[in-house]
Amino acid sequence: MQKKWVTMGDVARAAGVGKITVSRALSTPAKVSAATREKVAAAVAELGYVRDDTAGALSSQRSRVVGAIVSTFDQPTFASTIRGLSEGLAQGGMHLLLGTTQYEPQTEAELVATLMGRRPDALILTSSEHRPETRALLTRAGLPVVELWELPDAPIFAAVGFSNRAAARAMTDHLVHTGRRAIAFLSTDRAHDTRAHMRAEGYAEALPGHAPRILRLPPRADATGPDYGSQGLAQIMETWPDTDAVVCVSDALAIGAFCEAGRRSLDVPGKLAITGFGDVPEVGASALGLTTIRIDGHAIGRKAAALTLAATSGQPLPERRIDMGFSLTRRASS
Amino acid sequence: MQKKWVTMGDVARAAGVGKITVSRALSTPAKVSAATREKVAAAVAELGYVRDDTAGALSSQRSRVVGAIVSTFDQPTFASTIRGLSEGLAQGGMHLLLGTTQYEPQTEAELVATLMGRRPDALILTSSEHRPETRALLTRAGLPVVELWELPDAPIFAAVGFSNRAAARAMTDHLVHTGRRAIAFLSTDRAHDTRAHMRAEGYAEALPGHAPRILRLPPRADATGPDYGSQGLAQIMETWPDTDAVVCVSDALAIGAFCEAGRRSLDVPGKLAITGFGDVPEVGASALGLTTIRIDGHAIGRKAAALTLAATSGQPLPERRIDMGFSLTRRASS
DNA sequence: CCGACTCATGGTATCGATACCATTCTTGCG
DNA sequence: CGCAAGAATGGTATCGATACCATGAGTCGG
Repeated sequence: MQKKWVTMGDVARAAGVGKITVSRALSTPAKVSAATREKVAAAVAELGYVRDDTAGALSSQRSRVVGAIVSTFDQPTFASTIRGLSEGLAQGGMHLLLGTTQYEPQTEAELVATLMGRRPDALILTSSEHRPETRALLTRAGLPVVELWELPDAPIFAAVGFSNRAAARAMTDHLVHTGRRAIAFLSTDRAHDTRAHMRAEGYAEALPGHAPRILRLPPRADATGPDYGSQGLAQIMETWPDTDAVVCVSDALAIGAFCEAGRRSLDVPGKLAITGFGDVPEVGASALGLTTIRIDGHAIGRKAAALTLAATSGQPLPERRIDMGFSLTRRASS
Repeated sequence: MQKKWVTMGDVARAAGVGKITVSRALSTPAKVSAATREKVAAAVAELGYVRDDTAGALSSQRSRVVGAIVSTFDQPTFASTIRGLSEGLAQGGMHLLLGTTQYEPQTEAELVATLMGRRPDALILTSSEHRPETRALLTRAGLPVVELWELPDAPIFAAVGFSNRAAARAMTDHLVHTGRRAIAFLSTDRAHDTRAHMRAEGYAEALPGHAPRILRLPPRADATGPDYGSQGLAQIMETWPDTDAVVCVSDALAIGAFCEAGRRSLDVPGKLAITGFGDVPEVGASALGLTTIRIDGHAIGRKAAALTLAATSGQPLPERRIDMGFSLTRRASS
């Protein structure tokens, strides 16, 4: 193989010093005299040298890489979490290695395995349901693992999120208190979307004594959030014609439901209240006047990054379950 | 340092073979007899072994990592591009290392340098404006570099995108042909957002002989897309009261403008047409009836992944500038 | 003036894998 | 039966950095 990259040895020769001195000049400049520091800097600039951090990771046993596994990119809220993570980790000199599971535990298991192959210093998971073999792999490695967007009772290592159950419950309570009598819940039906399941439970808890009206639509490859919302509302009004409120599991579904209500000339909020979940500014929830649960995805990402940096630098963590809360934003749709 | 990870040597000992045989059993199973293959598999399972791919990268000089640098996560369309990339690369056994520049060339330069430190097999950039030192670093390394979302005349290596200029021009033409006389253009004012600049140029080209009405709002830390849209429309109607159409540089701005129009009781599309750019289903442009330019961000990501896989496996590329096109979706707002 | 100490620097082993070459053992064919 | 070809396996050097220990020069206090 022909020589492709400039190495530390090349720089050392050009600067007339030992390569270990080059290493120090780059990592811990304080330990090197000003004169050599400058010689090294000149050689680096002249040769266009970029240190090979993977080799450094091998010998120092610290990769400065964090693996992140998210369920999906389709919910735009996750994008802001990734952004927060990426920003926060960059400040600590760490990089983000990314993968998506599409809510498949099998995919998650494979991704965890391939990401571990890169020897990350920590892992971030947006899910708290894991296969036994995944858990085994994670605990065996002894890595800091931060679970996001949920608050499991016993996190593997730490968790940053909020109670999906409490949030859905709060939303349903709000509808009950504003006089709604026949409240339905609309969701996509992914077996391993625990966040959606917790929200459905929160909804049901707020309606003791009532028969819950839960519609779960099977996922289709060609459908996007709003498609499920439209189709779902149609199906709900057919099954339970007296429904006067629909709690949607996400803003995307609520947006679709909103459109369908328009097509059916159902007055919102007069005849029907519609609520969402997420509230990312860029997504038109506010423009449409959608009542929704606001989650600060960016803050979750930043907090997770801070936790990760603390854990990898050996600091003790004050807390393992960090509740970032949620807030109910009431707008015109309820 | 205490021993943390199981190594290939441990597996070899447990299986009673040489470690090179373990390597072959995992990478090229065909070169190993069925009996040893099973012994190795058993040892791997028993010890919970995960191969260290960074060490492998060091000796094979192929990291199977692709670095991606995006301008921002705030435009949800980028999220779908990242999704396409991540999916496509995963199929080729490659991983995605991510960073964001926030439209700062300085940040881009730093990110390119730190990402190169991880010795990626390729780089993906969502921008085609680069600092001279960044270009030098990139060409010196001889890496495949794929630029996304634009179509520069001379890509560093390859580009997958569409003509922002042609798209904005098509939108403006549409407005002219539907009888609009006083068309304004609304954008945020980021010096290095070349996509926005190209769109402004396309807009101006479609109005020969007219004085273009371009409003650029300075970016603020606390503002999101819709905020600029609202504020921008207010300012436009004040500066040019007879404006009867606004071409917004993104859907997020259009959504904000839409709200502001409602607050001012400006009839859309009667008195004022509003158009956007992007059209991600989850964002609700369709629900609001927004006329917009549809870009298939996911397809751009997939295509870029395919190109990257081809380039890293040494295949010749049939094309270096791939135009993924755009389509104008007319809805109620124009 | 000398021992103890700090500061700057270098040498060598090591991290965990793969590349390359060598070796052994089969197998087929003249 | 003998030899060449090929399959399976192993040994050793190597990738490019850092860790650890050693060394030599200069400084300070007794």
